Amino acid sequence: MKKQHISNEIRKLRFLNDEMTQQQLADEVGVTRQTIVAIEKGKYPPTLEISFRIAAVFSLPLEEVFQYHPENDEFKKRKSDKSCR
Amino acid sequence: MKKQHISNEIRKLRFLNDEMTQQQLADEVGVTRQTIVAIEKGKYPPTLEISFRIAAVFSLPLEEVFQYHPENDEFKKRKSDKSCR
DNA sequence: TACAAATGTAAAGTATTTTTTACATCACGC
DNA sequence: GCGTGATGTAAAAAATACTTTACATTTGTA
Repeated sequence: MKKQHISNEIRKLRFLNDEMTQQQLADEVGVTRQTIVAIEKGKYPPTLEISFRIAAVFSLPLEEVFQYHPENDEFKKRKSDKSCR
Repeated sequence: MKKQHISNEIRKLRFLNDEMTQQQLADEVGVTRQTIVAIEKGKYPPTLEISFRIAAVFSLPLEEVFQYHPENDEFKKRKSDKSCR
Protein backbone atom coordinates (compact mmCIF):
# COMPACT_ATOMS: atom_id res chain seq x y z
CA MET A 1 0.00 0.00 0.00
CA LYS A 2 3.03 2.27 0.32
CA LYS A 3 5.26 3.05 -2.61
CA GLN A 4 8.24 5.28 -2.17
CA HIS A 5 7.41 8.81 -3.24
CA ILE A 6 10.25 10.46 -1.42
CA SER A 7 13.92 9.71 -1.84
CA ASN A 8 16.82 11.30 -0.05
CA GLU A 9 20.54 11.88 -0.22
CA ILE A 10 21.25 11.58 3.45
CA ARG A 11 23.70 8.73 3.29
CA LYS A 12 25.58 10.35 0.46
CA LEU A 13 25.65 13.68 2.28
CA ARG A 14 26.91 12.13 5.46
CA PHE A 15 29.97 10.86 3.69
CA LEU A 16 30.54 14.06 1.76
CA ASN A 17 30.24 15.88 5.03
CA ASP A 18 33.29 14.78 6.90
CA GLU A 19 32.29 11.13 7.02
CA MET A 20 29.64 11.99 9.55
CA THR A 21 28.24 8.95 11.30
CA GLN A 22 24.57 8.20 11.80
CA GLN A 23 25.00 8.90 15.48
CA GLN A 24 26.61 12.27 14.87
CA LEU A 25 23.88 13.29 12.49
CA ALA A 26 21.25 12.09 14.95
CA ASP A 27 22.83 14.20 17.67
CA GLU A 28 22.99 17.29 15.50
CA VAL A 29 19.41 16.86 14.43
CA GLY A 30 18.21 16.01 17.89
CA VAL A 31 16.72 12.60 17.20
CA THR A 32 17.85 9.04 17.85
CA ARG A 33 20.05 7.04 15.54
CA GLN A 34 17.10 4.77 14.81
CA THR A 35 15.23 7.68 13.31
CA ILE A 36 18.13 8.50 11.04
CA VAL A 37 18.41 4.88 9.96
CA ALA A 38 14.70 4.68 9.19
CA ILE A 39 14.62 7.93 7.25
CA GLU A 40 17.84 7.17 5.42
CA LYS A 41 16.39 3.87 4.25
CA GLY A 42 13.07 5.45 3.41
CA LYS A 43 11.20 3.32 5.89
CA TYR A 44 8.77 6.13 6.48
CA PRO A 45 8.54 9.83 5.63
CA PRO A 46 9.86 12.10 8.36
CA THR A 47 8.15 15.09 9.86
CA LEU A 48 8.69 18.37 8.04
CA GLU A 49 10.41 19.72 11.13
CA ILE A 50 13.01 16.97 11.24
CA SER A 51 13.45 17.23 7.48
CA PHE A 52 14.29 20.90 7.82
CA ARG A 53 16.71 20.18 10.64
CA ILE A 54 18.52 17.55 8.59
CA ALA A 55 18.81 19.92 5.66
CA ALA A 56 20.11 22.59 8.02
CA VAL A 57 22.87 20.31 9.27
CA PHE A 58 24.10 19.99 5.69
CA SER A 59 23.48 23.67 5.00
CA LEU A 60 21.40 22.70 2.03
CA PRO A 61 17.87 23.56 0.93
CA LEU A 62 15.42 20.87 1.86
CA GLU A 63 14.80 19.89 -1.72
CA GLU A 64 18.42 18.99 -2.28
CA VAL A 65 18.19 16.50 0.52
CA PHE A 66 14.71 15.11 -0.12
CA GLN A 67 13.16 14.62 -3.55
CA TYR A 68 9.49 14.11 -4.19
CA HIS A 69 8.44 11.79 -6.98
CA PRO A 70 4.77 12.45 -7.62
CA GLU A 71 4.69 9.85 -10.35
CA ASN A 72 4.91 7.18 -7.68
CA ASP A 73 2.24 8.86 -5.62
CA GLU A 74 -1.35 7.71 -5.88
CA PHE A 75 -2.28 11.37 -5.59
CA LYS A 76 -0.28 12.21 -8.66
CA LYS A 77 -2.23 13.62 -11.52
CA ARG A 78 -4.05 16.81 -10.73
CA LYS A 79 -6.86 17.42 -13.13
CA SER A 80 -6.61 21.20 -12.94
CA ASP A 81 -3.13 22.55 -13.26
CA LYS A 82 -3.58 26.03 -11.97
CA SER A 83 -0.26 27.37 -10.86
CA CYS A 84 0.32 30.31 -8.63
CA ARG A 85 2.05 33.46 -9.80
CA MET B 1 7.07 23.58 25.25
CA LYS B 2 6.47 24.08 21.54
CA LYS B 3 7.51 27.21 19.78
CA GLN B 4 6.70 27.69 16.14
CA HIS B 5 9.72 26.88 14.01
CA ILE B 6 7.81 26.44 10.81
CA SER B 7 5.54 28.97 9.20
CA ASN B 8 3.59 28.59 6.01
CA GLU B 9 1.82 30.54 3.33
CA ILE B 10 -1.02 28.13 2.79
CA ARG B 11 -3.86 30.49 3.58
CA LYS B 12 -2.36 33.19 1.42
CA LEU B 13 -1.78 30.74 -1.41
CA ARG B 14 -5.31 29.40 -1.23
CA PHE B 15 -6.69 32.85 -1.91
CA LEU B 16 -4.17 33.65 -4.61
CA ASN B 17 -5.05 30.34 -6.17
CA ASP B 18 -8.56 30.86 -7.32
CA GLU B 19 -9.95 31.39 -3.82
CA MET B 20 -9.51 27.74 -3.14
CA THR B 21 -11.33 26.60 -0.02
CA GLN B 22 -9.86 24.46 2.74
CA GLN B 23 -12.03 21.59 1.55
CA GLN B 24 -10.85 21.87 -2.03
CA LEU B 25 -7.23 21.92 -0.98
CA ALA B 26 -7.83 18.97 1.32
CA ASP B 27 -9.33 17.01 -1.54
CA GLU B 28 -6.47 17.79 -3.87
CA VAL B 29 -3.92 16.86 -1.26
CA GLY B 30 -5.80 13.78 -0.17
CA VAL B 31 -6.30 14.63 3.47
CA THR B 32 -9.22 15.87 5.52
CA ARG B 33 -10.13 19.49 5.99
CA GLN B 34 -9.16 19.19 9.63
CA THR B 35 -5.62 18.42 8.63
CA ILE B 36 -5.46 21.50 6.43
CA VAL B 37 -6.86 23.64 9.23
CA ALA B 38 -4.30 22.29 11.69
CA ILE B 39 -1.36 22.74 9.36
CA GLU B 40 -2.53 26.16 8.20
CA LYS B 41 -2.66 27.32 11.81
CA GLY B 42 0.62 25.65 12.65
CA LYS B 43 -0.96 23.40 15.22
CA TYR B 44 1.56 20.71 14.36
CA PRO B 45 4.17 20.15 11.68
CA PRO B 46 2.94 18.00 8.81
CA THR B 47 4.62 14.97 7.37
CA LEU B 48 7.14 15.66 4.61
CA GLU B 49 4.94 13.73 2.23
CA ILE B 50 1.90 15.90 2.81
CA SER B 51 4.07 18.99 2.69
CA PHE B 52 5.30 18.02 -0.75
CA ARG B 53 1.76 17.33 -1.91
CA ILE B 54 0.57 20.71 -0.75
CA ALA B 55 3.43 22.43 -2.52
CA ALA B 56 2.63 20.42 -5.64
CA VAL B 57 -0.96 21.65 -5.62
CA PHE B 58 0.32 25.20 -5.77
CA SER B 59 3.05 24.24 -8.24
CA LEU B 60 5.61 25.76 -5.95
CA PRO B 61 8.80 24.45 -4.38
CA LEU B 62 8.26 23.30 -0.85
CA GLU B 63 10.31 26.08 0.63
CA GLU B 64 8.05 28.73 -0.83
CA VAL B 65 5.14 27.21 1.03
CA PHE B 66 6.87 26.30 4.29
CA GLN B 67 9.59 28.33 5.97
CA TYR B 68 11.89 27.04 8.64
CA HIS B 69 12.96 29.43 11.37
CA PRO B 70 15.87 27.79 13.16
CA GLU B 71 16.20 30.74 15.50
CA ASN B 72 13.01 29.62 17.22
CA ASP B 73 14.22 26.06 17.37
CA GLU B 74 15.87 24.75 20.51
CA PHE B 75 18.19 22.89 18.17
CA LYS B 76 19.33 26.10 16.60
CA LYS B 77 22.97 26.87 17.03
CA ARG B 78 25.25 24.28 15.55
CA LYS B 79 28.70 24.47 17.09
CA SER B 80 30.47 23.25 13.97
CA ASP B 81 29.38 24.95 10.81
CA LYS B 82 30.69 22.59 8.22
CA SER B 83 28.79 23.10 5.04
CA CYS B 84 28.57 20.74 2.14
CA ARG B 85 29.90 21.70 -1.30
C1' DT C 1 -35.84 35.13 8.30
C1' DA C 2 -33.95 31.12 6.55
C1' DC C 3 -30.63 28.52 4.17
C1' DA C 4 -26.10 27.24 2.44
C1' DA C 5 -21.08 27.55 2.19
C1' DA C 6 -16.76 28.45 4.50
C1' DT C 7 -14.31 28.51 8.61
C1' DG C 8 -12.99 27.57 13.84
C1' DT C 9 -12.81 24.46 17.57
C1' DA C 10 -12.87 20.28 20.12
C1' DA C 11 -12.72 15.48 21.57
C1' DA C 12 -12.05 10.62 20.84
C1' DG C 13 -10.15 7.20 17.93
C1' DT C 14 -6.80 5.39 14.43
C1' DA C 15 -2.51 5.42 12.11
C1' DT C 16 2.07 6.61 11.83
C1' DT C 17 6.40 8.47 13.41
C1' DT C 18 9.91 8.42 16.98
C1' DT C 19 12.06 6.46 21.07
C1' DT C 20 13.94 2.90 23.81
C1' DT C 21 16.19 -1.28 24.26
C1' DA C 22 18.59 -4.96 22.55
C1' DC C 23 21.40 -7.80 19.84
C1' DA C 24 24.07 -9.22 15.58
C1' DT C 25 27.53 -8.22 12.06
C1' DC C 26 31.46 -6.11 9.98
C1' DA C 27 35.85 -3.64 9.90
C1' DC C 28 39.67 -1.75 12.29
C1' DG C 29 43.56 -1.47 15.35
C1' DC C 30 45.88 -3.32 19.36
C1' DG D 1 42.06 -13.05 19.39
C1' DC D 2 39.86 -9.21 21.71
C1' DG D 3 37.70 -4.75 22.13
C1' DT D 4 35.62 -0.74 20.07
C1' DG D 5 32.97 2.00 16.79
C1' DA D 6 29.75 2.03 12.96
C1' DT D 7 25.90 -0.06 10.94
C1' DG D 8 21.52 -3.30 10.29
C1' DT D 9 17.44 -5.11 12.20
C1' DA D 10 13.61 -5.78 15.21
C1' DA D 11 9.88 -5.17 18.48
C1' DA D 12 7.27 -2.80 22.02
C1' DA D 13 6.23 1.60 24.05
C1' DA D 14 5.53 6.53 23.71
C1' DA D 15 4.51 10.54 21.21
C1' DT D 16 2.32 12.85 17.69
C1' DA D 17 0.02 13.34 13.11
C1' DC D 18 -4.30 12.49 11.02
C1' DT D 19 -9.33 11.15 10.80
C1' DT D 20 -14.00 11.22 12.07
C1' DT D 21 -17.76 13.39 13.93
C1' DA D 22 -20.03 17.12 15.61
C1' DC D 23 -21.37 21.68 16.48
C1' DA D 24 -20.83 26.90 16.58
C1' DT D 25 -19.93 31.20 14.05
C1' DT D 26 -19.77 34.11 10.17
C1' DT D 27 -21.02 35.72 5.62
C1' DG D 28 -23.70 36.02 1.64
C1' DT D 29 -27.90 35.60 -0.66
C1' DA D 30 -32.71 34.19 -1.75
